Amino acid sequence: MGRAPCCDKANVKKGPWSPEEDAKLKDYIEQHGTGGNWIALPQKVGLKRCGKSCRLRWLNYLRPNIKHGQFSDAEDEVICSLFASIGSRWSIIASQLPGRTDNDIKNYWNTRLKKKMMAMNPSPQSKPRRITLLSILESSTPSSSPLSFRDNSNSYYHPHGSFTGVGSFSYTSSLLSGNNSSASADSFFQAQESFIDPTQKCQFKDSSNNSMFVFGGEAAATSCSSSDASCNNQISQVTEPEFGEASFVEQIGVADNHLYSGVENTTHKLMMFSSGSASTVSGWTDKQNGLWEQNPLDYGLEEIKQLISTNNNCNNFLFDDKKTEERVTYY
DNA sequence: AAATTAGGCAACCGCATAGTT
DNA sequence: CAACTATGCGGTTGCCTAATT
Repeated sequence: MGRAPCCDKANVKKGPWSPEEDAKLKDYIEQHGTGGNWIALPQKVGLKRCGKSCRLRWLNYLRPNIKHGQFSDAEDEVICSLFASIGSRWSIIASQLPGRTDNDIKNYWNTRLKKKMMAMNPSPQSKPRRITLLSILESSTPSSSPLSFRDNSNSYYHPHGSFTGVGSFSYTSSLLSGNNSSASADSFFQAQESFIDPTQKCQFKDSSNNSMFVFGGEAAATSCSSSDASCNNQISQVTEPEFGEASFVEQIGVADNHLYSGVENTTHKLMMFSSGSASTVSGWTDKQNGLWEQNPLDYGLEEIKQLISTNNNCNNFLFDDKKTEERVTYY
């Protein structure tokens, strides 16, 4: 059985929007909103357009605070980092860049940024990557977290807590050794429920599901004050069976030029990784202390190139199609 | 100056998913 | 639970303009 068309194709206008059409649509939505029904909207507005076309025009061009024009270096970096970690999820990438639309970013990537990245690192080599386990922290219950993250005004608790905040933050629990010290992270963070506001340092959002993010700064590998967490110094290779059947959420973070990945599974284990091959990852230098330092002007280009060459099939992470739960396979 | 090519971008198409009945 | 519908998303197309021949 065929699907009913969303509009009468014969009676809808296609092609570029005229200024008059733009004005009509903009005025109407600003006064009345979309009414939650894009299909019915064109008729109300008096436009001979498909509802989907109206929606696209509004979202990509007419709605307030849309940013057009040159992408900044910071935006480039966000796009590249996210593309390397999640692939062509343009809507997710766009959600990290206020004012940018998925279409805009997609076009920018396909026409310019991809080429720029390739030009910066033209040697086509692929290196096997392994994920190195830095630490496993266990919490006894989901509600009592071994970790707290603080900045001057806010505390962030994990897991399943409600935490929001803006700014660079420091944390007083750490992961690898027994030293008590705090660390600071002054960079941007990426996580399923986080978003970046370039005008601020970092911003977090947690909607009390399984999402979490624990991406810290330099001292992540050098201190531990966790009261009820075991801090393992061991570094070992992660293998899939260690995760069992648990569902988990994988997150990638870049902070202070260090690349982190964190995973939470349903057994409430928090795992921190640095990701990379045994010794080198293009664009990153193994600091031999569990951290990977980003090389100047080169952020994971090899990964990006691999992504490009494998038609968006990420070499490092395989996501399934469940959008609510990013199941990740490392290999 | 005209023709051709390439780049950039807006818009469309079709599929997947979520919501509703 | 199935069928239907609306919305969201990513891939692709095609038009416009600038650059090149």
